[in-house]
Amino acid sequence: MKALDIEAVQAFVLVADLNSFTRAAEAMDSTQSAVSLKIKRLEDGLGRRLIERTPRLVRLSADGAAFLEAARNLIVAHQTAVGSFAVEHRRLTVGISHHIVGAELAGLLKRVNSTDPALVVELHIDASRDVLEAFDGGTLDAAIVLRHDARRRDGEALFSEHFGWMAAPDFNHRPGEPLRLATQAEPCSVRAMAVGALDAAGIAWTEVFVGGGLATIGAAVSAGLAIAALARRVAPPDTIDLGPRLGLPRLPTREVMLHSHVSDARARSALRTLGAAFKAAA
Amino acid sequence: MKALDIEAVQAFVLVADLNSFTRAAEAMDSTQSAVSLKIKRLEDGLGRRLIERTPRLVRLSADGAAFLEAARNLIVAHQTAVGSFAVEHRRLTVGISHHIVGAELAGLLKRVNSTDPALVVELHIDASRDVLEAFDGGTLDAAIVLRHDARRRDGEALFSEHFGWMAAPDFNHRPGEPLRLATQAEPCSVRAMAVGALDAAGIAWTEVFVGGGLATIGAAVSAGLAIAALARRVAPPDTIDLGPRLGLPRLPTREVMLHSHVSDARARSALRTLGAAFKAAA
DNA sequence: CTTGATCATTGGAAAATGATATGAAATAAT
DNA sequence: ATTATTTCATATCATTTTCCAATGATCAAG
Repeated sequence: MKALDIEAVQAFVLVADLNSFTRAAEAMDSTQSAVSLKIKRLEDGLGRRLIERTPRLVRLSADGAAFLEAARNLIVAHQTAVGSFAVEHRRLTVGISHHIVGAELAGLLKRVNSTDPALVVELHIDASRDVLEAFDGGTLDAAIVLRHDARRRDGEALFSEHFGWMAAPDFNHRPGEPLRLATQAEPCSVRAMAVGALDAAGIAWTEVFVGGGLATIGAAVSAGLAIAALARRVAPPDTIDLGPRLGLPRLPTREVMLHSHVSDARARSALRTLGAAFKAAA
Repeated sequence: MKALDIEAVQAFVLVADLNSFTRAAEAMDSTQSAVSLKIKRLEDGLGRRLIERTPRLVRLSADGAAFLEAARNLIVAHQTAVGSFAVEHRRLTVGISHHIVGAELAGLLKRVNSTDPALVVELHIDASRDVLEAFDGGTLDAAIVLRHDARRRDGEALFSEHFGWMAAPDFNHRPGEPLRLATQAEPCSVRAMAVGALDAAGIAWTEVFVGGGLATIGAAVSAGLAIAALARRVAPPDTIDLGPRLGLPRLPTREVMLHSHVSDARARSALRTLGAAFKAAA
């Protein structure tokens, strides 16, 4: 009976979570082929197929689902063992722009935590600009924000965020009246983008709701109170993009950037996991 | 941060338990040099010395002791993961001659169990002859007994058992009177060996205690009631070998043999662990 | 002083590993 | 339809890792 390869088990758990070999490879700072081989060897060693996969679909097999819990426990035990000599808990301070944080955040955090239980992740949700300021000021180890300034060269693009004019399906806009808008409080780059687009198109608007975070704006939009420029990914599920129907200007697609000046290998690995998880959720 | 090698961690735990690289190697069906290298790599990876070792002494360092618990947990998690698909619990039925079972048995069993939690070990303690009969009859998967018949070619010698005429230090033998003997019930090869040696030397004897297992004989001997031919390894600590002082015949040294017809790899591994643990305790 | 037991080390052979490039399959876009 | 794209599988080959066998070193016991 051969011993399991911890990295292979880690790869399996990541693939199960991310439903993608490629993402799992990114999270492990490895390559897709390596992950593919590792999983294959793991399966051969166990004599079971753990993951059903085609280029289009990746999902657990029944055996894989049965193995997953033990696999997670093994990874936790491994991380604990590795962390036996960590005198103090490492801390990773990450700022995230509130435009891109949706309901999936809890799951992502849990995932990062299970990858490295000894690492404390401290999250700050704030406006893009404040997050970037704190990052440049050294308060934050990493920042995940919308690309703000095309000239800025640092950072890595995680994925593209698509914005829409999200509103309840029965949102009623009477032509002639100014568009009833829900926005985040200033300073907010998405707000600037939205009103800029409206002004350029010569469309009148009025702010009827200034929210304090995504949840409040989402509630206002869901309730049919207003329309808002939101990332589709994080908009409430009972809203739709009314932009085309109302003849509103197209909102640009913007990239989500990961900035970091993390030196520690473990923190870097956790960041990779977070980034990959974001991508998979997108 | 590199992933730990499960086999290396297993080697570490075994070395910690057996206080010997060589024994640990036997238990893993590996070589001493492989264990030495694995431990070295493990230490390099963790950046700590886990085991203080000289050719004369093997013991945990402070860091090693701190790491041990996490290491054990990791091994258990690993075995659980590996055993995820074991439909039924494997069972290993072992017979052990009661001459060679001392107080250390509980510890040995625990050790075997932690090496493979999914394996049920069923122990039968009985007279050598009965154990061997059951083994030959197929009732037992393995048998650990004193070498009984030099012609028998199967089995592996674990170590040599040294017998002595064990008695309480104040045991009083009046010359002229027959030697007061405590023995196991028939059939018992050690009893046969003892009375055979006495008869050959022309020493009169009488059975004053016929025990049912080592514990009862040990108690009789400890109490000064009688003298008994016992393996030194398992004799009560408050007894000594009175053979030389009383001019009794030397008892032969006999090898402890491990017989098995186990095909299953996991059961075989558990047997190796048990054998190595016996050796280390000897 | 020799012997025996034990752990460390070395040198070369074997095995495992993984990155690159390519293939295959399935879908989406034109 | 055809092309492009995405994604997982695989072949090749170079690198790294691992292990065994032999030897060395150390120390205690006879």
